[in-house]
Amino acid sequence: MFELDLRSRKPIYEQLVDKLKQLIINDVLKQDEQLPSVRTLAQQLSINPNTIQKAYRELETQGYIYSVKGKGSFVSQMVAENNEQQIKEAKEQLKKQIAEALFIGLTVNDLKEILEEIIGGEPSDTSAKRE
Amino acid sequence: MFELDLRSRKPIYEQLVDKLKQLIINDVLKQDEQLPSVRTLAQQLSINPNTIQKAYRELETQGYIYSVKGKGSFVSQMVAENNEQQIKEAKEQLKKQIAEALFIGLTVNDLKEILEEIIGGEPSDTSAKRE
DNA sequence: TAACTGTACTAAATATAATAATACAGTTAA
DNA sequence: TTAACTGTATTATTATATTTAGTACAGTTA
Repeated sequence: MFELDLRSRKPIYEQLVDKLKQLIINDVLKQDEQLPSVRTLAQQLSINPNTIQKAYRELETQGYIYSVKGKGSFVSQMVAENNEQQIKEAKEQLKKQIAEALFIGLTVNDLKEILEEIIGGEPSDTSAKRE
Repeated sequence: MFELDLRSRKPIYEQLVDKLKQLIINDVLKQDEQLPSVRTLAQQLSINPNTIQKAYRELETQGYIYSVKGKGSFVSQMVAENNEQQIKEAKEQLKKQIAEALFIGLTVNDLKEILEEIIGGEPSDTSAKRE
């Protein structure tokens, strides 16, 4: 499914969270699609099931997946209405990140290109609203 | 100077690195300005000097400050030419971050506003080049 | 010289991450 | 109903990372 860097200073469960997020965001894992069970994935990645569980719990907390005892864990649909706080934080973090990027040498053009690149692949929701 | 969250899961030295970076990026700490000594800052923040040292060493590695034995630690000027790898990584991370932001509910308009807001405050370097 | 600076090092304490083993409850299909 | 799956919880143990503590040394400055 993907690979982990066991020697990274970044904890395994965090790597898992990040990678699974990416798969969900990029629609590789579709809405309501079932994730591998904690035991299966643990075996595939040669790590402990508890570590998978920790990652799944975090993803559930952040609203990316939902789990049903006895059935499995599934990709949930993101509901923007629930996430005012998350959105606020994401904005703040993005500002910092962009400022840092400019500082280390990215040009405004670089930024515009990145934005174009991403928006090009997105359904144009310029008119989208959050109340 | 700033505050730390000693109860955060994020290590203190990482918090220090992030906060000092922000101060440098936002020009609160000017070029060649002297940072507080490791002992002074440690006392101010009620933490161990070694922790400050670790943060300073990291900032030096990343090119944000330079240290001179016997004199002190100072804000360095960022030289984009040295940072091709950093720039590449920053771009990648920015892409992921933006994709995630859109996923959790930010609109393209939100992004454009953020960009405008930051570019507004920046010296317009749209024409800047890296060879 | 005295009082600063950064830097290095070892040791100990603390916190976090990861593993291991087990157990229990809900689901599903044979 | 049973067997084999699911998620979830718990406890204990090990490993790793972080932080503190104490000390030392070399360069700078007034």
